[in-house]
Order: sequence, then structure tokens, then C-alpha cells
Amino acid sequence: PVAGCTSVIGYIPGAPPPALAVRSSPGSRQIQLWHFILELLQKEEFRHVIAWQQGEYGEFVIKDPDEVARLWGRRKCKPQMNYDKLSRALRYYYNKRILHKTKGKRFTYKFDFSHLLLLLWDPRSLCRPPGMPSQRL
DNA sequence: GACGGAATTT
DNA sequence: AAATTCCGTC
Repeated sequence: PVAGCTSVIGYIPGAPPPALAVRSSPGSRQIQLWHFILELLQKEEFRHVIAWQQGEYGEFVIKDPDEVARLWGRRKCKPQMNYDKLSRALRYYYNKRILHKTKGKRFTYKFDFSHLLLLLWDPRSLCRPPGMPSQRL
């Protein structure tokens, strides 16, 4: 809960682990891919398309890459979206330490929640002078 | 499939 | 800045 932050992450009590809820603040800019991924992961209706992997915390499997790409393309109004392009966007998250690949496991990635939470709850934002923008994801 | 450079788009 | 598009390489 950082003032001026675009994203809000919260723990869902009682939900099966790993449980994280993300929503975008109203009037915020365009949805980001990792928001969208977490959004799908949250909803039971997409369990057959994308789902958390039991065992490794934050690890998820894209069970239907074509469908995830189609849903992402629909959200962004990019009808030409496919898994090749979507996965390139996911690969850009490696350097940002938002995601990394689970090597050897097909269509399997893992959220770096420890780093993500540090980015979102940046302590610097708590002692930020007025007018100075917070770090945005 | 997975990776990452490069040019381009929004 | 965060993808999107395209593509050569392994």
C-alpha cells in the first residue's frame, strides 16, 4: 500500500498457496503482462489454461500457450498476439527479476515475489519528498 | 521450445 | 518504459 503506486498486492487469507491478489488502481495506465498473468492465476475459471505449480512457491505452468496468448491479445487489442511474442515479453522480465524460467520444465516460469514485493513496497517511497514520484511497475 | 538482439510501436 | 514484431541461433 504505497501512495501513488499503480499496483496493490495483498495476501488472500485461506486461499491455497501461493495466493497473491493484484489489481490496478482505477485510472492507472495500461495493464502489464505480469499483472495479467497473476490475474488469470487468481481465477479458477482459467485453471485449465494457466495454473500454479504445487511445490515450488510462485511457479506456474502455461497449460495452453495459444489460449493465454489469445486472451492477452484480446486484452491489449493485439489480435496477432501469439506465444512466441508473449514469451519474448516474459523473457524481458528475467533481467528485471520479476520472473525467471524453470529450466527443463516446458512452459514453466516462476515469479520472483521477494524481489517484486521489494519493488512494490520500496522503503524509499516512505521517505519520499512531496512531488517525487514513487517507483512504478 | 527457449533465448536474446534489434528495430519499431504505443 | 513496456511491450510488439521479427528473426537468427542453439
